[in-house]
Amino acid sequence: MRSCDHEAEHELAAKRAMANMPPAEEVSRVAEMFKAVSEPSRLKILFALRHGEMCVFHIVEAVGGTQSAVSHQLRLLKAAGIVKSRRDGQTIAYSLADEHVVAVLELTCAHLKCNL
Amino acid sequence: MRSCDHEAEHELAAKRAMANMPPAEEVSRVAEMFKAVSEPSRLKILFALRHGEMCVFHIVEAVGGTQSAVSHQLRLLKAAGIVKSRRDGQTIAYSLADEHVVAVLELTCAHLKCNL
DNA sequence: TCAAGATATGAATAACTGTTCATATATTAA
DNA sequence: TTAATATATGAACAGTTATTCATATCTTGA
Repeated sequence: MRSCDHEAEHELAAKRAMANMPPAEEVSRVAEMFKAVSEPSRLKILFALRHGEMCVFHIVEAVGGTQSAVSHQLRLLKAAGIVKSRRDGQTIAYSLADEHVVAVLELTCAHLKCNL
Repeated sequence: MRSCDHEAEHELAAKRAMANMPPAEEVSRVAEMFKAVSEPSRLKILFALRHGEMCVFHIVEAVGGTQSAVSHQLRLLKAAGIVKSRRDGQTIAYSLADEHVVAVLELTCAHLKCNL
């Protein structure tokens, strides 16, 4: 393999890319964030939570699946900092962690030309 | 399992969530898009391509790894509609598909408070 | 304290995914 | 056409992950 030496622009871009590549740990964090929202079951939970805070029972009602599966996914979403929870008596209410999540979802849907 | 019946707001949110849940096929498309950018090796390729179009050789140079691995990842990114390619003589030049990709990356970094 | 409901979690299994290795295809120069 | 370079790809293996099942924890009301 050899460089396409007649393409100086590519060479320059590569050099800048190397110089500006975020450290591995930062790349990992961004990847983790995206991974959290890259599974249909978790994504449905986020779509559901856009309509407001909900306890686990209602999330299960909204997205389908078993209580156990939803609970496992909620744990991952919470660990990724995408949702937050608060105890409310006997139930635990989940909600989106902040407005960035909604913005990313909407931008992605715009990219895909979805009607979100 | 029983509903937390004293929380009418949650009940309402659940009903709206069900009524507005995108069809499964649309959820899948969004998930696919996120999955494409949820692996560190693919993410590094995108970070690299922010600095301009590059052929495979230079991408390998910028992100590390083997030519085969990078080529496989480029195929996935292209299938997801995140990068595009054009033949340029003996090499094939890759670039980001559109500005939505950059916007999503920047928004996510803002969420994580990265210095992208 | 006891019972019942709501949520969380550990283990196990099945499905998926990233990398490597070897090889194939495509383009250019001679 | 042949040689050389650039890129793509199929198969296989290893590591990861989503779900299920059973059970544990936590909270409230009696």
